[in-house]
Amino acid sequence: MLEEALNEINRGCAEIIDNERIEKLLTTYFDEGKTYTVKAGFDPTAPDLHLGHTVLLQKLATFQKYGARVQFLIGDFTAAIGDPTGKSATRKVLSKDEIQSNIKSYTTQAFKILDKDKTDIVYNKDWLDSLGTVGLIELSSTLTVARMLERDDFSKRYSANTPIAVSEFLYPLLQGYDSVHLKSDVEIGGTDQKFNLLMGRQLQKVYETKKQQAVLMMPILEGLDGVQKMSKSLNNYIGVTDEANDMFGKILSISDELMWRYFELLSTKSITDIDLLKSGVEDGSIHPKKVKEDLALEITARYHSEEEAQNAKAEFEKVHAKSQIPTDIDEFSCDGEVWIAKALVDCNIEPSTSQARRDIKQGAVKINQEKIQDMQLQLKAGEYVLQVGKRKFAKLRVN
RNA sequence: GGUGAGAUAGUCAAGUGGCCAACGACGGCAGACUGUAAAUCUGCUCCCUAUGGGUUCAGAGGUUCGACUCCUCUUCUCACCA
Repeated sequence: MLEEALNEINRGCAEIIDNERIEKLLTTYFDEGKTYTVKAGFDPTAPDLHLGHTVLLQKLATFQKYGARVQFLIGDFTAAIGDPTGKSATRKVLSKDEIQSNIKSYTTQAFKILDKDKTDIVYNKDWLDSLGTVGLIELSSTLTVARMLERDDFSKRYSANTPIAVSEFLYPLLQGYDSVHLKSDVEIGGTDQKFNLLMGRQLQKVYETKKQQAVLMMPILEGLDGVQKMSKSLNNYIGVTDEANDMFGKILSISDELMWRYFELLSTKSITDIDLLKSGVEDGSIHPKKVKEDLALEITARYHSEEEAQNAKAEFEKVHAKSQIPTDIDEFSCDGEVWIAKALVDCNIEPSTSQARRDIKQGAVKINQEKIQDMQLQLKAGEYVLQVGKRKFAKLRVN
């Protein structure tokens, strides 16, 4: 039992610091039924979860299975500073209401994966607000600038002459202080969080919490492009609230190479099963597309239902293999004759009439499955199915 | 506080008075080929019913027939010195 638990927890991890601590925690849980705490921090600025986040959540769920209480930390205080990613030096400040509604949708999504009864939602504003200037200075005196600059993205930005705000130094410190306050036993996060996660250990030592948290890092899930991490701002994500059709389609559009990565981090299939598939593809006995479809089915079913996943698959076949028109497409209507370019913009499948013209010129625009060339075309009364490229559809009724 | 350098489209980055809606790279979109994969090839990539017009090169003024390019001020960044 203990061994099984340890294997499950180790599965897919990028790095574990202080694995002995985890072993001890699990041992006492199995021997004495004593629970322990696992902390994970979440940023309330992005209310929509995508599959990248679920890598962490699934790991937390595993911990819950083996006696952990999850400290689901909402970084409502630290969000105001912004984690130094270098991308968004200035963050827009969210209003209380925005944060509240973000958190709400965040947690409802998270509880699709996590056990609600074994989760404590905590807000770091609750203790960081009262830290005060003195506390903050005390906190910041525990670390040197040189040490701070060891953090990879700081040193990169520093040598690349991109600005670093002093406030950004505070982010890791405050995140670490969260661990001091919560007396966390384990903290998990992405590999990109390594510095911040270790800060928790460091500060727990300085503040003499007696015990230092174990740190478990999950790899960052690549987005659809297979290169950059999955994120909403890069628009390469699969959201857990995505429609079944979208979800299925997006998974099928990833590269074969990336598919294995998704298997490793998102599938519930065992490692041996995955290896079997892999060798099957290598010796040509299994078509890679079939394997990818199975992955897409599994994931789509998890966030929707088996039935919806099957429907999505059928729909996909229909649209792409047989190049028919999808079942559900957005409908629009307008009065009088419409110029085709304008119509495409109005139906939200082209950003501007200039772009629409270019696409028409290139033969990317179809009306009722027929390619069109005439960019002066006027649509008379009737119903049309407009299409741009392979995946943008709209139905337009001209009155 | 002082001195110097810099700010150009989604990103990086050329352009130092007209040939500039602005080289190039990446990204993105589309076409061909496919398995809506990868790789490859091709075209496009500010807006506008367009062989034309409009608005752009941090912001505000100015010089000039004409400014991304020159001058002044402002904002922001970086480096060195303190």
